[in-house]
Amino acid sequence: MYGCETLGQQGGTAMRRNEEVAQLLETIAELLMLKDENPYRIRAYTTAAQNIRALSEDIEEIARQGRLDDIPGIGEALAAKIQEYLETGRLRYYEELKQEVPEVAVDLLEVPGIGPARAHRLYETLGITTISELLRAAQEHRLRDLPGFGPKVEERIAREAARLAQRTRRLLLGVALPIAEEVAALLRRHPAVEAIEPAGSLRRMKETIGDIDILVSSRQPPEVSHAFAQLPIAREVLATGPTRPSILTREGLQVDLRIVEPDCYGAALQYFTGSKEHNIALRGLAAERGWKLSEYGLFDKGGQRLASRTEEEIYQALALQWVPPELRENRGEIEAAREHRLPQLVELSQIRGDLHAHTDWSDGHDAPERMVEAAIARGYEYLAFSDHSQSLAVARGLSPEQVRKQRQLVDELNERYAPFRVLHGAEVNILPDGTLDYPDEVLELFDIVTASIHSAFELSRERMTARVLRAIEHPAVDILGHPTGRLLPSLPPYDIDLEPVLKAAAEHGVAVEINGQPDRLDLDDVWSRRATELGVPLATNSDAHSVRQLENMRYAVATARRGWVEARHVVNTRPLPDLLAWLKRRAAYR
DNA sequence: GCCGTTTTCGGCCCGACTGTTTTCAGTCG
Repeated sequence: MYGCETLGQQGGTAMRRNEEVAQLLETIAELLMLKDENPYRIRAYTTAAQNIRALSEDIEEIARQGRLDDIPGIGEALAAKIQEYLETGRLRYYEELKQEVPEVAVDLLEVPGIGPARAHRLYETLGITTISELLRAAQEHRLRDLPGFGPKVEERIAREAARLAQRTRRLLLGVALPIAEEVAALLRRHPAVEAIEPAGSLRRMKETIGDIDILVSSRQPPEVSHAFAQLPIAREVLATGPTRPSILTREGLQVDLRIVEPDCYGAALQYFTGSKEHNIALRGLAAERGWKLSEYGLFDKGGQRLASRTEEEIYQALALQWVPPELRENRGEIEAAREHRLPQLVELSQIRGDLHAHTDWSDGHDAPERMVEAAIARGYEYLAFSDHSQSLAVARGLSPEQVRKQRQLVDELNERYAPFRVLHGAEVNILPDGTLDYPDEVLELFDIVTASIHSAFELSRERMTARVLRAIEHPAVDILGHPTGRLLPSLPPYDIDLEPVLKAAAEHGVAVEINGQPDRLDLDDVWSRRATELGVPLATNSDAHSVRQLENMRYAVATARRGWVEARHVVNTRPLPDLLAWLKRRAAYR
């Protein structure tokens, strides 16, 4: 949580301001939940926050022009509150709310089984505001006599609160997806399974995943459920019902299966893919026509089923383009689908090469030859070696002498594997002052240079931003690598103002990386979208440190897709001659 | 708190499940 005081001092760019306001509104929504306020009022705050996040315009600019209530979901009252906050850095309504409701108590809402009503009762009657207080109260049986509680609820709360104290964080997409795909592949062979697909945030390719949800279409649910429980991957069976069985995998991850009739598979897939916000908006659209949308289908006023077998039918019946799952976040995709202007999202099959891979010359595990052969096997036309630069000792960064030797090897490999092209590159450290980790005469040897930060993460926002801007301006730099340095799920981005960085990249024709390492995904989806708006070339890269990790490209592409990125935005969708022309154009500065 | 060629007031997404209930509130996805 945060206070308005700190928020007000941050200032910063358009997008950052928008994010600030969105977070403030979301916090207010949580406090209103604790007060057990009218749910629709609460939703008004969360939708307003969402819509502000989806803006590509600076909210301060909108406010200055008095157009705040043009933003969907923002009316007179919210416009006034936002105005007050932007002008004064404070919001009195929020401060009053904090007097009434202890802000720490929002943690209670995280406990499964506790919603607005019970959370409100807990702190109002027992003064409970933290999970540990809750756990103690449950263990001492002080909850069971409260209205709306009972022995069962108390027992569940004790269990969940204890679990929450030592819970595993959200899973990385790159961990969850392979497991879900393994389960799906095993079950797909079963004769009773007609269709099977991961759903939920996994299908939307969110960077982290709460639960693994897999949807099955079958006419014989009990048999599928049984087969699921028998899977060798299952360490423990948590639930065995005919429609919602659940297991714990060897890795200790929970996988929930949902089995539905083939007749409503499309409706169920749409429903279980979410996001919640997308679905709410979609149902609103159905409601405008007097129709109803549920996991069983789209129904007209008389209860007649209009669509349910496939997702396409459902979107079509609502006069929408089918929306790719990665876009289903209610960030403008429904409007775009209505106007038939959804983006042509970049696809993995359009990727012609990987511009960021390490070999065993620095901290990679595999020899250059093996990396090349694997890239060829993936159908690529080119691969850049981008081993670390000299100062990164922990990763055995290459000395200028080694760089020259590696150049010779690259030339040999290019003869041997022609027409495949190895690009001799490097991932060059951006030093704290913004200079690069090789002298210019070494930088000139490379076909392609990616500049990244691997040290001095603690610089102030101003110095960090200036550091990266200086690197972008260096004529040798072709790509800015993992631009925020975040590591999921816990290491936040270093303090950098990305807006001017992206603008400078657009100006200098420097590509910005979408790094596909599952714990990076950096740029993220939101900033990738912003980059396309600013005309920044993007590079989806694996940052592979082994043959196997070339597979990370799929996560880079998935993140790009979530950011509305099209093939034309991505330099490594270009055929080799076009890519070389782009690199040459950069080299002309040198 | 928002929104409107059915409405400026009365709606606001939907269904299942659970446990607390004696007809339904609360939570979840």
